[in-house]
Amino acid sequence: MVLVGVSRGHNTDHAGDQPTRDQPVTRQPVTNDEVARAFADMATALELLGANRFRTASNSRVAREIRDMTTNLADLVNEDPATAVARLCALPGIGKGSAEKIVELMETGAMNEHQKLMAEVPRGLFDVLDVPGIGPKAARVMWQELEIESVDDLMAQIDTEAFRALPRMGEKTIANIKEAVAFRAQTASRTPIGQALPIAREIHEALAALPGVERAAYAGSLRRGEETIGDLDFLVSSSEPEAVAEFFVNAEGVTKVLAHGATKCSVRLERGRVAIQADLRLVPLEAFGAALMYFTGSKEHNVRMRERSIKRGMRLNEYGLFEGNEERPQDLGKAPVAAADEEAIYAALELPFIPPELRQGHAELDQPPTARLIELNDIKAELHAHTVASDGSMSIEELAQCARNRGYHTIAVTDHSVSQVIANGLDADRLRDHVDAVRAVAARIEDISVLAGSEVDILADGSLDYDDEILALLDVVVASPHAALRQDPEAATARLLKAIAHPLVRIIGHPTGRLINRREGLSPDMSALYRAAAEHDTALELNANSQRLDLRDRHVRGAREQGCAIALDTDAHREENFDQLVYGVLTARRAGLEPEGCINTWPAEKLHTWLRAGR
DNA sequence: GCCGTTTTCGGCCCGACTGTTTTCAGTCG
Repeated sequence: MVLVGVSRGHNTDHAGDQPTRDQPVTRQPVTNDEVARAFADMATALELLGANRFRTASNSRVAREIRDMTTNLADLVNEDPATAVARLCALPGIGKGSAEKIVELMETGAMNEHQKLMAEVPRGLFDVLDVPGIGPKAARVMWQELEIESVDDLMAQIDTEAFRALPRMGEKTIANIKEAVAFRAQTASRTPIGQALPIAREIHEALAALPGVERAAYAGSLRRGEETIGDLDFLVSSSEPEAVAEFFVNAEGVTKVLAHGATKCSVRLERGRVAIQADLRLVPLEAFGAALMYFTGSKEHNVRMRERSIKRGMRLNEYGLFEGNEERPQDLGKAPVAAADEEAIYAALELPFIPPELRQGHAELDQPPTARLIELNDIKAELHAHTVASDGSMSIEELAQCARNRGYHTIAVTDHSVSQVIANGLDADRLRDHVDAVRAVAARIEDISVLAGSEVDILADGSLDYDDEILALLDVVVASPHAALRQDPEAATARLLKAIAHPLVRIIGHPTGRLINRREGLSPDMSALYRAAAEHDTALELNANSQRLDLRDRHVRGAREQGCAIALDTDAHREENFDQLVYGVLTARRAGLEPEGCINTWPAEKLHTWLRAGR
């Protein structure tokens, strides 16, 4: 791999990647993620260099737009290099300058501007900027005045006279930086939604139960259903706001109060292994909708909404939507056009209600959703679940009971295959017995369908872990990658394409094998997978387990654009795992998934017919 | 750097809080 100057997040240590003297240099196509990272790097470097903030913001936007694209930039450029710049310019947020840089990166494997900026700004300074409370101005002055180029440098100098002499650097600021660095060391990454949501629900309930509270909600990335959460945002309307604030800053697990104002409080919270910041906003009831919209974000969605308001001669802020363009209209005694609920604000701006999960700041205002998004109650089947036969904790009957409790019409028993030794995977003989056991249970149970299946390993070369004659015994085959998850993108693509094309495979389970914050997983050419899956009518799974969420949101969107069916399963190993479905549904909604696009919403007959097809 | 149904130049979203300041800059979301 010779992508000079742009960091590859994947497989950089993989044997055979380094070209030798005798080998011609062959370059793998540059991925969207790599392009997005390059632009994000440039934005950060520009910030630290004190560049025009609009130029900085522009690079950030390009990074975001590319990260969330559902098609490959490499395909777009290669299709016709001569017109690539013009076609890139048609994408939102990408102008001539960025388009040319993208083409340069695609064609040469490097981007001059990126390399120049990276040479100018020390990489360690990015980490300094990452410390909460240190912004571009502070990081820049530390760098310029004291040659601080990393967090280590910062901590080495923080107690010196010279550091204290920096502008706006007082006792409290220094103490806050020290604490922020220590806190950061302990919580390096964003919190997975599976850990954040239960905590948020608990706090939300407690806030809602306080005397005088009229309305309470959580907002932010959690309400938007992002896979990881930066901090928890709460919104409360109360006749006794001081008491609510007092409760919040003294809540269980609060380790530091970062702000305690009349309308905003901010704390650091530690619960179990989770350490996260939580913000509380106290808002008037009559402006609850405007505030909820504002604090739900995303930031980019809000910017678009405010721009749209300005175009219509209005002004939007967290107090409401107002006629005219005066600053702080809420202080002038003006009555808002809309404020109490989100629906009214969208309506006043001639938009349908946009569900929080879709507020990503992409095209949702230009092309508002028309179809209803999938909901928890739409799910009528679980097609990926384990029993004690492999590594689950439930018997076949208990699994069926879980499905019945949730009102499902179908449950598939899909234990691990033989290669999953650590998960007590079944060899062919055990699988035959297990299928008999499942059929025996199915015969006793009349109200729901219990299917005999398997989660069969897709081996590194794309072959399956059982022979076809064994697979043919099953009602449903979920094929999943579990091992060799560091193989290069070409091998991963070929491996998954082979499984997708297998006539007995109906579902590809957790296609990339990634684990959030822990394992990157495979990086196949997703567009190729979508096309093949659509062609062979093989469903791609959105694994709802909050550690997986694989496919991720943008993958589900890309798959649907190609007409691919989506399976939404919890991969349950124990009863409570069925509750993970909410994370899958949130992710699916972020992808704009309509119920019809998900096989688990189909009526029993339609689903069973589909499962039998091709065998 | 991007963008255009007031525009190809001159704009570019809005407010709260803290800490360092004597009226506000920086940071955050």
